[in-house]
Amino acid sequence: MVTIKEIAREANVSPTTVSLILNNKSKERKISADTEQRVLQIARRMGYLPNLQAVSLKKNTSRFSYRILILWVADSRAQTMMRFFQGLESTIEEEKLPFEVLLQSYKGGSLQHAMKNELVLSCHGIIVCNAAESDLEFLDSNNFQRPLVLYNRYSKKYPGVVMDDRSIGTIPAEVFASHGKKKPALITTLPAFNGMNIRQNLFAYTCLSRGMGEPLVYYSDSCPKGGYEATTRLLDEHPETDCILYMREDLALGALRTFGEKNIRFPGSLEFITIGDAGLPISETSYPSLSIIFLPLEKVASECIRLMNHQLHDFEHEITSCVVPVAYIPRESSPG
Amino acid sequence: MVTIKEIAREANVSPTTVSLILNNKSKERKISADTEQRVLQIARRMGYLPNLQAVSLKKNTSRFSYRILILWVADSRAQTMMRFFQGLESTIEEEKLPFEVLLQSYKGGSLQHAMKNELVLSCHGIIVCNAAESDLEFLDSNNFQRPLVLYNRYSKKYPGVVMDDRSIGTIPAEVFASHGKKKPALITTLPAFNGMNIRQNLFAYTCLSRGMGEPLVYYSDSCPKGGYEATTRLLDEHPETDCILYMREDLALGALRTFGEKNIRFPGSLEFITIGDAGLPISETSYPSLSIIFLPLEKVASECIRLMNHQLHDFEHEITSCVVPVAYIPRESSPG
DNA sequence: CTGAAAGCGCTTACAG
DNA sequence: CTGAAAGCGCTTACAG
Repeated sequence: MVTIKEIAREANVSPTTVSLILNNKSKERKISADTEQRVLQIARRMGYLPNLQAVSLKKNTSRFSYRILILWVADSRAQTMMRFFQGLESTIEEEKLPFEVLLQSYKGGSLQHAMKNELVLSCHGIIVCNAAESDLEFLDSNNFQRPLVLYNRYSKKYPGVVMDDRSIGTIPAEVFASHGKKKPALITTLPAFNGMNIRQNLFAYTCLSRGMGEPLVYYSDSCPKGGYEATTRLLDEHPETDCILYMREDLALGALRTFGEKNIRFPGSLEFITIGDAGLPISETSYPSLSIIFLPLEKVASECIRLMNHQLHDFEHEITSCVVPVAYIPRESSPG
Repeated sequence: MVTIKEIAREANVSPTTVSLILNNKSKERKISADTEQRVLQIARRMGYLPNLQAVSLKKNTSRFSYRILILWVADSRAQTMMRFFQGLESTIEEEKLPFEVLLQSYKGGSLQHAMKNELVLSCHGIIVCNAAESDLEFLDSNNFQRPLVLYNRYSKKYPGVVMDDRSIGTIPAEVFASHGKKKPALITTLPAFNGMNIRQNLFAYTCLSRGMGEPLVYYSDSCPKGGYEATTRLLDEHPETDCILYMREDLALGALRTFGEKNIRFPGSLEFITIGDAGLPISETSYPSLSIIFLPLEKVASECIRLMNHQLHDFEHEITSCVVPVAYIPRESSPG
C-alpha cells in the first residue's frame, strides 16, 4: 500500500504538501496548480488510498464510534433480519448512540469460521443472531475479548434478548380452545433452536390441558412450498382437523394454496394461527388474512443494543437475559 | 475516553505493562499477578475501551480492508435489500475482496442528511441504493472524495448498475399479445425513479404497437393492501380487462385477495404478470403462482462490487453504467 | 518482572 | 508557496 510519504518522495515535495493536496486544500493553502496536478497524477498512478485508521486517529474522530459486529445466519428470512436491523438503527439514532454496525453473515452451525480472531478484535462488541445449538456450544466454550450479546437465544454465559417462547406456544392453544376446537395440528420445521421446542411443548401441553386432543405434528421444509405440501398431506390424512398452528409465517402463506385448491373458505369450520416470525406485510391482506402471534423484533433489536451499551460501559453488570413479550393479532384465519 | 497512558499513570506502571496485561499477555511476559489484577481493576473502573484505529494502525492490519458504505432507503422492501446484501457478500467472499460493508439507511429524498462528510470520509467507497430523483441531483451537484457507485440508477457522473428497464416494460406486453389479449391494464405506484417511467412507457408502447388497447393505469400505495384496492377498483370499473401488469410484486400478491373475493380463477380469461422486484418465495407457491419478470439483484450487487473495486484501483476507468439483463418466468397467473 | 523508545500513516499549527 | 516537527493511541523489539 502506498503512503503519503512515498508520493512525497516521488513528487519531490513534503508529505505536508501531499496531504494538503489530497485533502482538497490546495486553494486555501495556495499550492501552485503545477504542484497540485503533478502530485494528483502521481497519487493516481501509484494507486493511493488513504489509511483511514491513521486519518481518524490523527483527527481524533471516530473515537466516539463503536464498531458493533452483527453476525447473522445467511439464510435467515429477509423480512426478519431487516426488521431487526431497522430496530437497531432506529434505537441507535433515537438514543444518539455512537455505534456503527458491521454485517457479517455466517452459515448456521459454522459460527466459528465467521468469528475469526482478527475480525472479532477489530470490533468493540458483537451481536450473534440465530445461533444454532452447536454455535452456542462454541460460544460457551470460548472467551472473546469483546462483549457479546445473543439475539433470541438463552445462555448462562452471555446476556441475550429472547421472546417469550412460553406465551408463543400457549396463546394459540388458548384461542383455539376458546373457539371450541378439538382436533389441533401443528405444522413446523425441524427445531433449529431450543425455543422452538418450548413453543411446541407448551402448545401441546395447553391443548391437552384445555380438553383438546394431542396435536398432530407435521414437519415441513422451511419455505412456502413446504407449508403447502405439509398442509395438503395433513388434510388428506386427517380431514377432521379443525385448527392448525404454523410455526413460521411462510408455511402459513404456502398453506393458502392448499386451501385454495381444496376450496376451503374462511371463516369456516377450520381455522389457523401462525407465529408471525417475519411480520410480512402480505399476511394482513392475504385471503384469508393471517392471525399471528406478533414477534416484536424491533423491540428485541432495541434491547440488544441497550444490553451492548451496558456491557461496553458498565463492567459490573450481571449476565441476564431480557424477555420481550409477544402479542396476538387475530385476523380472518381465526376470527373472533 | 480513557487511554492506556492514563491507566498507566493511575496504576503507577508503564504503558507497556498496561498494554501487555490488556492483551492477555501477562503470563507469557511474566507480569506479577498482583500488578495484573490492579491494572485490570483500574481499567475496568475507568471504563477503558481500546482505540481500534490505533491498534490496527500499529499492527498494520486492516490495511487490507476497505470500508464500503452502503446507503439504502429505510423502507426498501426487505427481501430486495437482503438479496442485494447477500449478492455483495457472496461476491466479496468468492473473489476474496478485502471489503467490509457498513450499513446506513436514509430516508428517500434525504440522502444529504445521511451522507455527513465525516461518515463519507471514514469510508473508502460508497454505494447508494434506490436514490430518489432529488437524491440524484444532490449527488450530481456535489463532489465526494470517495468513489461512488449507484445501484439501479443512471447518472452521467457516477458509474452505476441498472437493470434493463426497456425489456422489463416490453416483455409483459409481448407475452400478453402472444396470448391474444386486448384490454391491458397497469397497476403501479407513483414513479419513484426514472426507470419506472421507462418501464411504463415501453409497456404502453408495446401494447399499442402489438394491436392491443392503450393500458389503463391505476395507481396504488406501495403495499399489498394498495394492490388489492387498486385491483378491486380496476375490475369494478373495467370488468373487460383481460391482462394486468403489476409494477411491484407486493401489489400482485395483494391482488390475490381481489381474485379470491371475486372468485376469479386461473387459468381463465384474465391473466397477469408482475415485475419480480422482491423475488419473494411465496410468489412461487401462491394460488395462483405469479408469473414474474425476474430481476437479478444478486448479479446487480455483484457488479456494484466489481465497479467499486475498479474505481478503487484503477483511476483511469471510464464512468459507465452496466446493464444487467432480466428474465421472464411464466407461472400460473399467465400460463403458456 | 518492568520500562524507554521507536514508529504505524496521517494532519495541522507554526515558521519561513 | 512549502516544509519540519509534533503527536493521535497503541504495540513490540530491545534492554535491563
